Amino acid sequence: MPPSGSDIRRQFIDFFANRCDHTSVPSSPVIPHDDPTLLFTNAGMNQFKDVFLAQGTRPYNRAVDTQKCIRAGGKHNDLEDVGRDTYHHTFFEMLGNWSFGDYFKAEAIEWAWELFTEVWGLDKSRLYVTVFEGDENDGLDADIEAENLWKEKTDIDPSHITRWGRKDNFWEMGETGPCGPCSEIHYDCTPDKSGGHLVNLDDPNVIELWNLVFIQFNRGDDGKLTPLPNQHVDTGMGLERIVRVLQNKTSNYDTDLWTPIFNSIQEITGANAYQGSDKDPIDIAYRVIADHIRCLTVALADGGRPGAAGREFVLRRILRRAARHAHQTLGVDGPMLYKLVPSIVDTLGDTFQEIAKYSAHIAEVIKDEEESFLKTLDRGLELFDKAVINGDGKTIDAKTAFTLHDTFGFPIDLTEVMAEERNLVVDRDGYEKLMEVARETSRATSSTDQKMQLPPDVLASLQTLQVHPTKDGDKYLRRSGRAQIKAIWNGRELTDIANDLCVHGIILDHTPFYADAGGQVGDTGHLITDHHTGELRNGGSQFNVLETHKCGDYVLHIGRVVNGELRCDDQVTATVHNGNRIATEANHTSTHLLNHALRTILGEDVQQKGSLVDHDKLRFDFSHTHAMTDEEIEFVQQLVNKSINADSIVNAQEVSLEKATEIYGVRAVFGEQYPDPVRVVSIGATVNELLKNPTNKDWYNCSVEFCGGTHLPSCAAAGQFVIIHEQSLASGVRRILALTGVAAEAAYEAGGALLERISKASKLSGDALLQEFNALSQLVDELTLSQPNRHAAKHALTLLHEKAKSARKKAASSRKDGVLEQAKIIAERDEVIVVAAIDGGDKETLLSALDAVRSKRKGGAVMLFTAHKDDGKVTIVAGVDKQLIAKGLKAGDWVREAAQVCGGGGGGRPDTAQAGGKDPEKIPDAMVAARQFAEKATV
RNA sequence: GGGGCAUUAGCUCAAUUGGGAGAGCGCUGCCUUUGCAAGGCAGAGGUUAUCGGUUCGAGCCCGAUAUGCUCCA
Repeated sequence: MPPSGSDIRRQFIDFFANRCDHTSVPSSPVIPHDDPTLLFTNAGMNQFKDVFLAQGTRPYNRAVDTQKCIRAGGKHNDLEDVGRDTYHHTFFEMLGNWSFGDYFKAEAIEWAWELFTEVWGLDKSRLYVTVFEGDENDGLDADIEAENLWKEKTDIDPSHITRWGRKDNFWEMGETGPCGPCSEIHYDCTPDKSGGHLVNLDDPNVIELWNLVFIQFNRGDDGKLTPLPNQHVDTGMGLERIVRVLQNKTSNYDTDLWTPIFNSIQEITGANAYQGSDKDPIDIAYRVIADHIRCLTVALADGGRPGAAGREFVLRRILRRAARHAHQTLGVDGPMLYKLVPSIVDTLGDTFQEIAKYSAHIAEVIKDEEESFLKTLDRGLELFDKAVINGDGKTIDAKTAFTLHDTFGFPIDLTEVMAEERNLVVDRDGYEKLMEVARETSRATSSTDQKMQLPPDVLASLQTLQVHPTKDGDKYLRRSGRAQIKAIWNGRELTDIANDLCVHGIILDHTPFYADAGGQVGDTGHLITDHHTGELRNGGSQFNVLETHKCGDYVLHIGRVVNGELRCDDQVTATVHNGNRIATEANHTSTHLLNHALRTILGEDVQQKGSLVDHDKLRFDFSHTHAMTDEEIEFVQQLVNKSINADSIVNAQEVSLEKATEIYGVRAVFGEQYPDPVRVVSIGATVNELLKNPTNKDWYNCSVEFCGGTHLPSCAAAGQFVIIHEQSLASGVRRILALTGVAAEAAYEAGGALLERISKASKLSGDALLQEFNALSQLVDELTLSQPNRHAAKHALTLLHEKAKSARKKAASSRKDGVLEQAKIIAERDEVIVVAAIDGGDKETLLSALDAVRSKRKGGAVMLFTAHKDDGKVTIVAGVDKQLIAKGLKAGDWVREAAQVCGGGGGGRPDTAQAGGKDPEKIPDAMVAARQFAEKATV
């Protein structure tokens, strides 16, 4: 009975902890929270990087661990190899023992050999060792020291020691920094032990098991190596590989680290059992799915999530690759990957308890993401298949690849994998060109605003002209103030005077205007000069400010002169449009309340993704995986309105970034760079209160944000808050549109009134009901209502619809009865060619009447007319039996002939045709013409 | 902010150059069967997302809107 994967992991750690006096330390998370340069933790040394850089220390100098690693999407990317071979993984465990300035080569080599040969009893004749051969450019000799230690300290066959160059046996952390030679132990799995010559050749049968890195140099900025005062040991052994060897398998996937996952896949999908073939699509799917779900589960447990950019996008791609295999290769209909999470908990949950702890959340996130991709997957696959059939047999065209990406969310690498399965390649160049075009148009059209901007050279000349940055501290305080004009920009150049109707930008020495920033629009208002200009008698010159933007450190007041003229150095009174400003502040303050309420109702996954605040609405984008229910929206509205009704105080203060970040529950936009000191806006407690005890968990109940915008002094002025829309913006991102103040009240009242009217309408019947239903259906779409109200109204309307439908049906069926009654009488006529008019028919009933007549008058030709009273139109239908068609009377021709008389046209098949006209008075003439035409044709 | 795609019965989807909106599953009733599984027969169920335009005639063509999905910025 070979040891299990868990046994092997434990034996490794126990060996170093007990036999060699190492401290056993936990794995760091795979999502590196403090290293933005790194996509995922991809090596055991990541968590000790600071020690090697001499920037940090640990309370121990020998450590042993198993590190969770993900290699996908970054510099080390094994994603492309997963599935097609038997030993690459996106997620794997790296077993390692570490010396921080403690033991060095001798102990590392001796212990490695002891563990391999004595504890685990590996066959010595299968073990090969590599050492560094030296490098002239770096002035380094071969690592004779390590080579000799292997010979002295172990009983390895000396012919199994080989020397290799920098690529294989010299380890560097980056361009500069700690580095050193390494020594690797390889294992020959070939049945006849013939693999010695395959070392380092990427052969699946001769694999590297353990890398011992001896960090002894530092590479400086000049590229030169200097010996380190403290020498370190960093070793890494892939758990999956050593388990494969110790369990005597030919593939990592045949070990007990994987078989439970495979069993689970088989159970859930009902697919054929895993056979271990390299090429079989089903076996590839098993490996891809098992690998990817393992990776995702681990990443999600450490706080990762699928998304649109960076490491989040890598996780999304991994999930979509797996989902596509599950759906296409294994034929599973609904989401299924999430059902595999328990099998990951079974295999890894004991070692990494965060996986077990968060398994429910992980499964939910995976299921959501699967469901959203499944919505486009089928149609994307269909498009792909078409491209294969219509293609040239060698490539997938760029347009298809682009559409798959743009419309159906197939990452390009997924399309490439699918192409490769069919021995095709994707026209990647063409795809990139299309992407570039899309990006260009997106960029070009997104700035159609043509905001007036100061070009860099103008900003520079302003500085040389000694125009100081605009002081805008007053924007929070007063809404008007005295100022001096320092510069005037006419869109092309700096001038001294603004006196025409062109749009100008005015720079003042200081200003109460708020410039567009942080999602809050810039102020509007006016500037009025002190002096009388020219022949104007009443007051000073006036300049209306339509927008306010910040350019560099200058605040640009953009607008037009409406009276007189403005000159540089003029003294002006700058007045902000109070109504707009207050309405905007109400919306901004409500945005903070909304942000906070969303977190309270929906949970921690709500992160702000964008925000727009102007005087008539507020818009808030946030991460959330599903649509909010009406109930959730109601709760959020209630919470916000509660703060408004309580008239909570809004307080703002600048605080050092370090202190501000300590406040419990503070909301900051992820990835945003904040200034230091940062402005903290809090609602429900003053900033001073927060700072007295920043870690108090009560602050979670207050809205606390980093924000440079302007706000109400207290909440009551917002009046009321109503959410009018909640919709999807992008995958995993929702958008809320909301109103405050008068607009919110109007929406609220309109909702109540509409619902009442609908409930009254349910008492109506017949035509009145139909009419009211139509009016109400239109109203629901036209009115500005809160989203829950709109939904409630729509729901009530569908119930009303049921009633209206039966009324309409009754009318229709009685009309139809009347028409058929007439048809019966017409059918009694003893004619071969029947031409008749019917009252009160429409196209449907006329066709039924036609059938009725024809069934009685077999072998004949029938044409029926009806006039519509309401719109003054004519409908004609005609049917001709086979015998007469053979004689040359085709229904299509016939009916067209008749319709032309009534001012219309028509057509159809030889046996049945429809036509229409606009001239009911001509029906008698048309009937005559039709009869003549038919008689002539059938002679 | 700018694109792309989708929307037809409760569900999954069809519908030839624009010419009488269908299928499967599900539902209801009846029949067959001792009962079940199942089978047979019949039936109900549609504002083809909404509004407008073109046309004699629109599920289909055009334009807006709504909702959902998706990508770019």
